[in-house]
Amino acid sequence: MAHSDHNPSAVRNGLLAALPPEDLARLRPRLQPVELPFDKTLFPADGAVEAVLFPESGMVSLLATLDDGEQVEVGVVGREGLVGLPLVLGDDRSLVEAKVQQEGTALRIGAAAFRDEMEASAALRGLLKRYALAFHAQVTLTAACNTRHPIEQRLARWLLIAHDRAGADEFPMTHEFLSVMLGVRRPGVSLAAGVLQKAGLVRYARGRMEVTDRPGLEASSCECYHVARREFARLLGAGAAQKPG
Amino acid sequence: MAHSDHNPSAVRNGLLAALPPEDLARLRPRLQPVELPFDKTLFPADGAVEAVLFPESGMVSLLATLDDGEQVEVGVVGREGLVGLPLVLGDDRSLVEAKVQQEGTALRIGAAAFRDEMEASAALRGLLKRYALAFHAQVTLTAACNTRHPIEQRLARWLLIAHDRAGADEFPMTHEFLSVMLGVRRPGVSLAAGVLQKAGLVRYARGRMEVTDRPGLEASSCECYHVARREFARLLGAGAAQKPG
DNA sequence: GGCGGTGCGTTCGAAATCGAACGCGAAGGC
DNA sequence: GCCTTCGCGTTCGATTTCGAACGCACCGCC
Repeated sequence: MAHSDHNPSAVRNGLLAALPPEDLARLRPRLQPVELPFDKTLFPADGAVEAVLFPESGMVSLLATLDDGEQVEVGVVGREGLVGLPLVLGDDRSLVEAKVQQEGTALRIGAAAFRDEMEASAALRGLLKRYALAFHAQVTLTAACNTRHPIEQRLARWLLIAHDRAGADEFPMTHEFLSVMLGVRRPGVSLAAGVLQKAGLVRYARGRMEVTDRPGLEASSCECYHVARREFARLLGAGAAQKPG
Repeated sequence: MAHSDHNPSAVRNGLLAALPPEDLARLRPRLQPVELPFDKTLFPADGAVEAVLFPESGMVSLLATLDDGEQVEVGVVGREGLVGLPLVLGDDRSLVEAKVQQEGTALRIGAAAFRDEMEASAALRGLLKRYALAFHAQVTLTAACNTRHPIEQRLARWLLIAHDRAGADEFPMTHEFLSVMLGVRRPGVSLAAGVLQKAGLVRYARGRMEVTDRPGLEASSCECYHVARREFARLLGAGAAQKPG
């Protein structure tokens, strides 16, 4: 990614980068660059999905809303994927909310145009079906992980995921956000984060998190992180699998 | 379903029933009836998926295996769906294990033949993409549900799901199995099940569970059951959505 | 330079769940 | 009819997590 920063026309989204040149060339004119401002809701829970977004940077969370109004993170999308999976699978509504957790940019294509492109390109269809499967695997692992793994391991996992998306060792991340992502109380995060910090794996202050020992953090995480990453690599190729978490 | 029992040629699988007659007619000769014996592993975790199964009765669990070897239920398939989602999305391996939890029968089609049929039928492709989305929603809800809901509500939810698949008020179901499905200890199930029994909602003994107050059980369940069911109905139509849970 | 909001450390009692064990009774095999 | 196995009730202490609260330090704002 380092050299692509100097070339504004380079493809920074992993899925787009995995497309054959001719398919990408056809798709490209219909993609519009958009900002992903922090905390923006891209589409609400139970709402319409009007476009597909291919993030080039930043991080988007998918949040399920429960009966009591509480939200739980069920998946994450960065530049390895896309936001708007229902459109890939022939629907135009989403059960979950999509919300920007790290600011960034994305390439946007409206629902109708996207449908056209899906019909026109077998490569696009094949790629996005595999992405749907990889994302499904991520959610599946999250379901198991949330059930069986203690807070500290899950925290390490999400920090790795966020670290991958951030493109830097330091990135904005409050305990409050992490508590929603993990589906636990905020003090639970503070406790677990304190352990990781004392172990020298991370450092944090006032909404900024810094990963200081990535290998150590990986060792502290449950295997769910690595399994999901391996699955992405298998399905989308080593090239497309840009640290999916 | 009552009258179709008398007609062996009737379509009892919800997905197949939702196909246009001509698409079903083409698919049908390639479907072979198979048994789903209790406890059989249809495909192992991390193993190859050699066929798609359309259950006509019974219940199949999808289980994620964690690092410690423990398994957690992440999804369920009955006659409303299919087993072998990776083949629908262009892959031939599965991260999760598929295991029969209630015996039954299914219609089977090999991977290669299934691929042919997918290419030949736009209706089949559209239907199964929507099923993939509905199943994805089920797993998503399970992830949130496992994180935030207490055992008793989750137990009620799984009993409703099992009740739907069983086609009878009484069906085989041990606490041991339920503990795996919920990802909790077995005594936790015994405790929660005892509460439901004392409340007059269920009755059980030696591996047989009987639902005695379905509306009461629905009231005791978290909303995840109803949300998933609604999502199935929305995506697959009221006809196809045969009590998906 | 005061002031309010935010992010975080910390505490506490209560509740849920764990993890392991023991016993009992019914079902099924011999 | 005996015996093993299985399914379940139950107990116990330990651990985790909850849920709510308080206080403090830092930042941005005026």
